Amino acid sequence: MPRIDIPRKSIYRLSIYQRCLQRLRENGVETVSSEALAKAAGVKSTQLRKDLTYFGQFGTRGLGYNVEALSTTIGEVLGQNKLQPVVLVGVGNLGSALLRYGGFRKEGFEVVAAFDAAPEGRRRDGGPTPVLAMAKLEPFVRENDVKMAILTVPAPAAQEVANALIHAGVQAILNFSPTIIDVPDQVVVNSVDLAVELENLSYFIR
Amino acid sequence: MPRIDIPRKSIYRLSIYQRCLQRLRENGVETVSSEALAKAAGVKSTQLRKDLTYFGQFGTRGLGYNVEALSTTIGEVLGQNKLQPVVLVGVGNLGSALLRYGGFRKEGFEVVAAFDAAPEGRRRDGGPTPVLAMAKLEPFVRENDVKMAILTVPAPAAQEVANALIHAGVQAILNFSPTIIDVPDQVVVNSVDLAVELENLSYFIR
DNA sequence: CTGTGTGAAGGCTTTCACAGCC
DNA sequence: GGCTGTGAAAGCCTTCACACAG
Repeated sequence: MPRIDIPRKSIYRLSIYQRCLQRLRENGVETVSSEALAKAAGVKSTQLRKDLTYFGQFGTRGLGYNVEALSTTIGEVLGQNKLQPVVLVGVGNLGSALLRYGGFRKEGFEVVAAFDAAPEGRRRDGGPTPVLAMAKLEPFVRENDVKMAILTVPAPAAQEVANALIHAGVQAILNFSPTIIDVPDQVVVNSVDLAVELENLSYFIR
Repeated sequence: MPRIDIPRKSIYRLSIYQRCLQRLRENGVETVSSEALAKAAGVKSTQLRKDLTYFGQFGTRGLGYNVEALSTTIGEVLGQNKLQPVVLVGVGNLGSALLRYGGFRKEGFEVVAAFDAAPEGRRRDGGPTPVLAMAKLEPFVRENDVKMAILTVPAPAAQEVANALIHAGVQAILNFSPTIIDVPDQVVVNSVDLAVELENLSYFIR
């Protein structure tokens, strides 16, 4: 499967299709047209079909897509089929909220450990995920072959922590710190910056 | 100032430039070249210059940009110059973390009130922001002329709450609920979907 | 006749190349 | 000489139009 040449935006949309398919499946729907699925996902039907053709042909002409089969295929493409271990670094407000949230597991992710500069002070919320000292970060990632990390540390610490994560073998980082982090080409970073999102919205209110 | 025709991505980048400029300002830097600022923001210098020309000419050839002046201009473009009131709906894990976070104010936003279906049960964390019952949402938004909202309710409630917000006059929504919400054309929605971000990353780890 | 798959066209964004100003 | 501003070119993504399968 060609991991390059497929628009990044298509990959994003696959996740959205996947969520819609899961909902359809829960409702016992067996078949869906590109028109209907696209509407649920908030895109045009031609775009949905184009996105899918990057990975093969899954539909039946005149009928539509089999919900179960398409969902399975997308899951394979996205690598959802085995539980993916994730570490979270930075157990402040946002970090602890994400730990408590726990809704990742349904999507194929498990936060196996969290790390913080003051690990003892953070245990209070009594969640099941262990909160460990930063010194244990690199060995833990290495020993457990963790490939993904969620970064919720303050901006000044972000680059340093990212370096440590990458050094230990992490290949993908979801960055909530309000700063740009520099990474080697083979590492992927998605950034979610709350302030940027709000500012962007504020531009659009006249 | 033409509010249309300017790429949405440029607007996003303006926010990022703004953050870099603020940091420069704190460090007492007075002048910055497009090259240097672009590097800090993680983009190419030509793109930075192109982005800025959508709004006018701010640089001095041979010298660069005045940090203070450029920051002020971008602030005006983004509408940051007066404190923007925001409401938050859904005081669960994520919602209460965002309430406690409070770092918006520096960027020109103030969460003036939060709303939840079970407001009494949510007050525990003792933050300064009042948590009110859902019934008070529409009157509050109307009376305080609130234009922006942060949505952190469970997916099944998202559309209904969005409708109420829009009905009361909200023009921009930052949506953290894992679902697509339908809104009229004149309303802007930015969605942040944690699971989608993680899934997208997981595609890229081979 | 319904609905998918897809080459081609169109539109949008980024990058280039260089003119222009300090 | 250094660095910005910008039309033109390139690249990327979306949309169209329609062939084709059930």
